[in-house]
Amino acid sequence: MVDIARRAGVSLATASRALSNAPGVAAATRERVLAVAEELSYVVSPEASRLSGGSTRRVAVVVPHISRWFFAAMLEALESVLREADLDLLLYHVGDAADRQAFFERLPARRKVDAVVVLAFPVSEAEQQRLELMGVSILAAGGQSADYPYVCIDDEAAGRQAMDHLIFLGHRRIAMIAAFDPDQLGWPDRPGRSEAYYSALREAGIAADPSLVTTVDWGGPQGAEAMGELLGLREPPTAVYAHSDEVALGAIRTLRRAGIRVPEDVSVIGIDNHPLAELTDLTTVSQPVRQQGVLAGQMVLGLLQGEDVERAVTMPTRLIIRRSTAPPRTIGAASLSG
Amino acid sequence: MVDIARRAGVSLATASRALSNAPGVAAATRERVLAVAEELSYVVSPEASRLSGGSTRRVAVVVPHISRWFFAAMLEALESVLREADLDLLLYHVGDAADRQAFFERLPARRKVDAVVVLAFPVSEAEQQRLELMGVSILAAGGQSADYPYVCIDDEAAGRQAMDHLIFLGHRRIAMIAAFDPDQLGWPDRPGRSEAYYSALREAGIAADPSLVTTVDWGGPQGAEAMGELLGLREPPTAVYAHSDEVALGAIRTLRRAGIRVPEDVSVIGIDNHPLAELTDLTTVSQPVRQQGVLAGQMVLGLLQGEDVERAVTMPTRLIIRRSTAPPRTIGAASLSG
DNA sequence: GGACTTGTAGAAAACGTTTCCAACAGTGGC
DNA sequence: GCCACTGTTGGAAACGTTTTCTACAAGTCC
Repeated sequence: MVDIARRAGVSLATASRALSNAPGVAAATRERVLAVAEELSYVVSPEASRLSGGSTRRVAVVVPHISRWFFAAMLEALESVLREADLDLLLYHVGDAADRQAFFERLPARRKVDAVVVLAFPVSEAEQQRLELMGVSILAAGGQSADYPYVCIDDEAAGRQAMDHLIFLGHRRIAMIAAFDPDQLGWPDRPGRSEAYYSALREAGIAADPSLVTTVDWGGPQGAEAMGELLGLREPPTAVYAHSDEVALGAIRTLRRAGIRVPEDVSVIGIDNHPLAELTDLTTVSQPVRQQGVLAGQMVLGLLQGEDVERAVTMPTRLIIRRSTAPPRTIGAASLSG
Repeated sequence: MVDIARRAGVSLATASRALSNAPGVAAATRERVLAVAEELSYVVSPEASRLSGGSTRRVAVVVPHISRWFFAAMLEALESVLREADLDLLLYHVGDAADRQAFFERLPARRKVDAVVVLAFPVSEAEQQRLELMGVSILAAGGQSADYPYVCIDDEAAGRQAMDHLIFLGHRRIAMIAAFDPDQLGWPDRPGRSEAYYSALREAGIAADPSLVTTVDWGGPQGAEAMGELLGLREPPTAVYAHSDEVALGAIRTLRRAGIRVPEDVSVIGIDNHPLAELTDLTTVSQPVRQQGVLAGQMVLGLLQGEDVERAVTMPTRLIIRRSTAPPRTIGAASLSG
């Protein structure tokens, strides 16, 4: 930069002001400086710039899983917004509670980032305060916790769309496979999705049968196992409501291997609208994953500019009917048994 | 850092040496400094460190897609290695050629990172030289290009495992759905996977029928469409070799909707061993995605320490037989028609 | 026991910006 | 013609490290 200043015949201070678009520089002078900079294809050193003054122009994104579609898709959308604003994205994968602790102890110590986006996992009160103390903004996406701004879906509403669809089709003996993330103990395990099961049954006047509810670690193979258990019941369900598409696909594999047809004999519904749900003709409830990511990105931008951002955004979900749900085979019998 | 130095009763210089693990510090002194630093949960400012000549301890990872399982899984593995070495990961998503150009123009301008890992996409000679000129190491993973170190699989060998399996089962009329990434023009489109098709047929003494080969943009829905075309042939194939599991699953959807049984009527095989391949009972060729990511991470570490790293690592693939492949229905007729 | 090496530690000079503060030249009001 | 004011510019002090270069003490060799 000294070089630029010299060649443009101005001082270092003026050159800096001109290049950073700061006020207090005559238009002609600015032109001249910019021209010289252009000619030498000069760019300011971000390191020096940050050391001296302001922000890092970096945002940390913390995810519990990278290779699950939901998180990856969200990340992709978030990245595109941040990059457009010329912010860099630092990716941190916190697998389990220990990782999480390590993350919160180390990251904020020296400001490596201006903001932290937490993707669908919980942050304790203490951790939150620590970040805020350091002056970094914090934001949650794809889940909600504590009282910082967030963008997510209404899990109960989504669950209700799935359950109400099954009930509307005439099912009365409906099982639920709840998915639980073993790495994120303490995370309220999408309670909305479970609550939806009970409230839907209640409103339909169907008694809940505890043997029809099973909770498994998140994942397709676990869903398959759970389905095996349900098939061992004296009176198996005619429909299965899974907390996620992956779990639902696992359940379908077990059904298919058992020679049970989907949806003729048993209906299965998931949540998320995973891209492979389309390929496997799975009925599901879709949530706007990319849009959540984009919105989160925009909220980060807002926070960094000191604007007031909306504290809470809830995005709509939508039932997508494919070919894994149908009315129960013998409506009369099923109703009686419920 | 002045704080640390004062509290540890040493000079700034000594504190710096102790913290950066540089030689010329007595063991006892180093201990003391590290203890104080630990206590105050202090970390060096990367900005200042970089500015005065040190390294950034940051690695850029460039991916063409984040939300596809292959890339996300690789990223996850890579991240874990980097984090263990206390390196930060900057994530850059380059969607298309324009993004790519922008990336290579801006990133190296002022060294933001010490190394760049390019995940499964091509880097031109010019781009490569530019990076090397800037003193950043570069490394490819999940694909190979130019002449920098890389880790990947042997696409032709993988394809041969798939094709040879189909041929071994007795299929002679085998279609190929080649997948092509529309965003990465110029990328040699996994040529090995296509070559495997032709070499396998040749060695089995089967004449290649051009109408059985179709190339589509990468993705499940595109695979489904391609399958539709193949079913429109006067003599449809008895087996389908898809370049990826996603494409294979798309093909299966079309078959199923057409009332054609898999594998009784038509066999389908993919490549990758996507987690959902297990759930959908898809026969495939598995590649060690995580291990490729881990290895890439270790190679980065090696490069940063100036060690000589292996220039090329090829990892083995393995046929995984599930329930989407079987002998053709009427072996005699199929053989005659080939 | 002096000259030399070796290991350890401190002082100070970079690194490339931003920004505070002072200086200076015009401008208009009185 | 003097004064306060505004708009533009330059000087210099941070920012927090790394890295010479120098200084000192303790061995080691003859």
